Amino acid sequence: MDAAIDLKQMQQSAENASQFLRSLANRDRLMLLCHLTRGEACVSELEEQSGIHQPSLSQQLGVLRREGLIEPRKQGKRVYYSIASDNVRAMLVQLYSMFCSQETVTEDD
Amino acid sequence: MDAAIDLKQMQQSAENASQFLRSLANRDRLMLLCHLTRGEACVSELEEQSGIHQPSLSQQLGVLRREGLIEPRKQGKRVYYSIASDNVRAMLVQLYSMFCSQETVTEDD
DNA sequence: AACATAATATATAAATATGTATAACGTTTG
DNA sequence: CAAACGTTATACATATTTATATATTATGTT
Repeated sequence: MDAAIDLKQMQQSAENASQFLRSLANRDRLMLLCHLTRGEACVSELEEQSGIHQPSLSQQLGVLRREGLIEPRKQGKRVYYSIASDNVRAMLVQLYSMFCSQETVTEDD
Repeated sequence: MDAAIDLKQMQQSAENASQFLRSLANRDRLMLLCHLTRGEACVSELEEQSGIHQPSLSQQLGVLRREGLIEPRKQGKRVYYSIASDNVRAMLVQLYSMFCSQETVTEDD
């Protein structure tokens, strides 16, 4: 039954990986994470940089927070978010090289 | 307007990246890709290995094909699929190291 | 303490996208 | 033509996204 056990384990790993990918697989969340690679930022800063409306922003941050991709640090009225793991950072580096390097750029205005 | 152009470009890159991630962000598709890292395979082989019903399988393969992650090669009645780009391979390697290495394994039966 | 304001979070509902099962449809080969 | 291998269409269920409204928490003022 080794093969069956392996299959189960593979399925579990694939399930975990796909959940991680789903948390990343959104334009706005990617942009937020991208901003956060430069260091922590509070919600209102992120709102200004990204142009996302505050409630939507808070919801996307909530997704990333619950999935453990970012971490909050509360200071007074403000909440500062930062990237929570090297896995996330590694993935962002990978994506950057695939989609944000010169070869990939398409000008159209 | 440099910042605005950059924002637009960032949004476009993020959109592309998120679309790529969405194609990956599914347990079954990940497992199929994982099998394909060992070399090309035809649909019925994939069906056997994955336990996914054939029409569902064909639809998932369709997603991967249309997004350019895999490539078909027809031979007689059979269609052999293979991984289409190094980007995909790189991403799978990354995911493997995150979710399929020893540290990540959790036994429970 | 009572109230106002600022920063962020949550709830809800409508719109859209994704997943999945079943049935029907093409192709290739014998 | 029939059998084998895949694909596409349809219908339905579920998940994700997005907007609007409302709640929470901290701070400042009187």
